[in-house]
Amino acid sequence: MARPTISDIADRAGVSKGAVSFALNGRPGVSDATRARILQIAEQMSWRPHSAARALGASRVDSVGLVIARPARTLGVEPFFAHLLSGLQSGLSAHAISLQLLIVEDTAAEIEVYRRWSSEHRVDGVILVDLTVKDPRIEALRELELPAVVIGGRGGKGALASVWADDRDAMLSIVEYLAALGHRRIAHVAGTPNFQHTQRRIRAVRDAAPRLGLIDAPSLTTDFSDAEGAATTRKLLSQAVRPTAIVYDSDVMAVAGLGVAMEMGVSVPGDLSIVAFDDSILTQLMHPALTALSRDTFEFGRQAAEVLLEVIADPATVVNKRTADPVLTVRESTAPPASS
Amino acid sequence: MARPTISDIADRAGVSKGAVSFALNGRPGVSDATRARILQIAEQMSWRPHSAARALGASRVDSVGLVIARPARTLGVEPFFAHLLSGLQSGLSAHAISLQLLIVEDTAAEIEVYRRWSSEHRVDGVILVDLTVKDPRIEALRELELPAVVIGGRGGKGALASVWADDRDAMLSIVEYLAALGHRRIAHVAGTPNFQHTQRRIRAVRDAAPRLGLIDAPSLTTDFSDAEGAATTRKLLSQAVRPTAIVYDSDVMAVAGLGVAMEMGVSVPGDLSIVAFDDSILTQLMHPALTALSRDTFEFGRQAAEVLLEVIADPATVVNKRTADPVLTVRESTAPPASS
DNA sequence: GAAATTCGCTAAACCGATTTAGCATCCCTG
DNA sequence: CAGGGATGCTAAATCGGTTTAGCGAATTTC
Repeated sequence: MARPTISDIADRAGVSKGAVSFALNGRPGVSDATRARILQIAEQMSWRPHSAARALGASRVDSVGLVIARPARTLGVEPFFAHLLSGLQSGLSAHAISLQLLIVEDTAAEIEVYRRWSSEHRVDGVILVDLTVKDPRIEALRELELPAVVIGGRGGKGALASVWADDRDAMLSIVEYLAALGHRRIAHVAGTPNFQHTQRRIRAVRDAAPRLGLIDAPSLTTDFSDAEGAATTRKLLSQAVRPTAIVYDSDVMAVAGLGVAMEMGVSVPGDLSIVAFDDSILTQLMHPALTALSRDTFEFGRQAAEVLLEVIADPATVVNKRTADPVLTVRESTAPPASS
Repeated sequence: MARPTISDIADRAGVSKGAVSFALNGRPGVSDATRARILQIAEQMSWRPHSAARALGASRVDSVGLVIARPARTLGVEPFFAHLLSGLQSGLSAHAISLQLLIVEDTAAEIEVYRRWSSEHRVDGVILVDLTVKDPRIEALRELELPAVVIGGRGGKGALASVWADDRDAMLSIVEYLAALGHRRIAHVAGTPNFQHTQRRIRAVRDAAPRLGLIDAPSLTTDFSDAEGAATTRKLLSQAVRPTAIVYDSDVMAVAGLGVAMEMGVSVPGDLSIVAFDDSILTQLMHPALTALSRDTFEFGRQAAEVLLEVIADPATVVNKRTADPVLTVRESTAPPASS
């Protein structure tokens, strides 16, 4: 028999459908003996629940969603999402929850997807990434009453659960390291200014500057593209007084920056130290290999999955879990500044 | 009223549930006037179908699956999947079909996922990538009677539909270009030998060699990693007589190879020309920028989605659609060989 | 102009699970 | 040994759609 249903099992076991349902879901209502017998029959008929039927009956679909609002072009190079995805899956698969992934162009489209998913009952909850300063998604999700967990930022004033790493501490560890090497002119090529994490990193640099005796510590925002990363680097290195170290908010921009330095005859790390705020195979492929901040993105995803499942189970839960701190992996692109 | 159902619409319109279902799905059984009225009421109550209910009734879930069997670590850098994903979505969203994505470790796990998806009725069909020589997935899917489309290879002897680009022609265009520049010693750093496309590319090089008067044209297989790409390059460049051009089966390996050339003092493109069989932002970030073969992966995905929908609609369909040929984008890493 | 066909719709069955109400039966209690 | 409460199970309702059988009225056919 192809695709047996619980009725088939019930017939075979000589009990009612209800009893089978109780047995298979491990809830009271059947004796241990009967339960064992039903379980065995189900196993031997290789029965599996029909997801739609279960979703309809139990009004939960055992599926969560992730929407990424970025142009596909920029997505591929970043291992961030691949790792996040794997981590999420790892956290979800333990509970047999599946993951819906959608790539859209912008936040408006993203909210539209949430609306649709909610009204069509396609997901039990969602994961939010790339939190912006006044993020409209928070309010939209609250209205939809769709369980959610925010990755890499706080979920508004106590509204949403979140899983985050300390961007501030991470940035401080980079700047402090550079200062310890003797650098006093450190520039920061940042990402899009409307991202919360960009803001936190910029603030961290600004706050640390006086304490570390930095002469100049400008943060220049970009759109995260290699083009703007290169252009900003070119501008920085064209100044009369150059920075002796540059921190990039992404590995792609750091690589682009390295290219500009080479093209301008600025030696790395001799004349310029480079640090990437994000690690990947990219930084290791370079010559010199780039010093970078490594985050455990997989673990990030795993924890986000767990928190989301908690929120789905009890929507009143508000967890704000801080994950392991990122660590600075020192490679060949950082050194003490040339004595000037 | 939150989440109206078709019964609510039926009440409001003064007709039966059946009539509403007919109207909303555009099938005969209601007059145009009634249909228009029902549609308007549905719109104004902002009704959306409950996906589980529809799946249960119509025994189709409006969802297709993609399983990627690769370690997550190697996934991120390749824009291939991000583009493919976007293309797939673009092709699917027109028909309101959603996409399930799963990253697993190996093919065995992948087949297990198909089995589960099939028995739980979670997807209407699947997309296969990275076809190997004697691919066990083909047979498994046939057994499960799960509609499928193969990307980048033929679906066995008439078994599965497919969407593919001509790897052979693409490789020929690269080798012919290099030969035209004057290269006679061309090496090929290939990928995993069990992939069908690796085999096709190797054969293309071997077949073209005599015709183009190549002195030596070895294909060396790797695991697609940057490490093996680098190691293989080191071996090639350590020979008494070096190749004057190397073709890499992926952009990551090409970048790694470029690094080795620099480290060994071999100038590119002066002493060595480099071509990557796959394009991405990576190749453009390099100095020199790499000549690479560009494929329209987005379009690839879009077409695959369309073919899959055809197969789902009529499982007897066997389409073998050939997509646009890849084109060689010449950048700075190729030049005539130094006169020897 | 009677018979056959089409049209527009309703009522009810159905998809495969969950969940609730209720009914024996058995055990404990006083 | 009667009353009360678990225990183990059944029957039926339910979730929100789709699909089929059938019915009366209008239209076509010969």
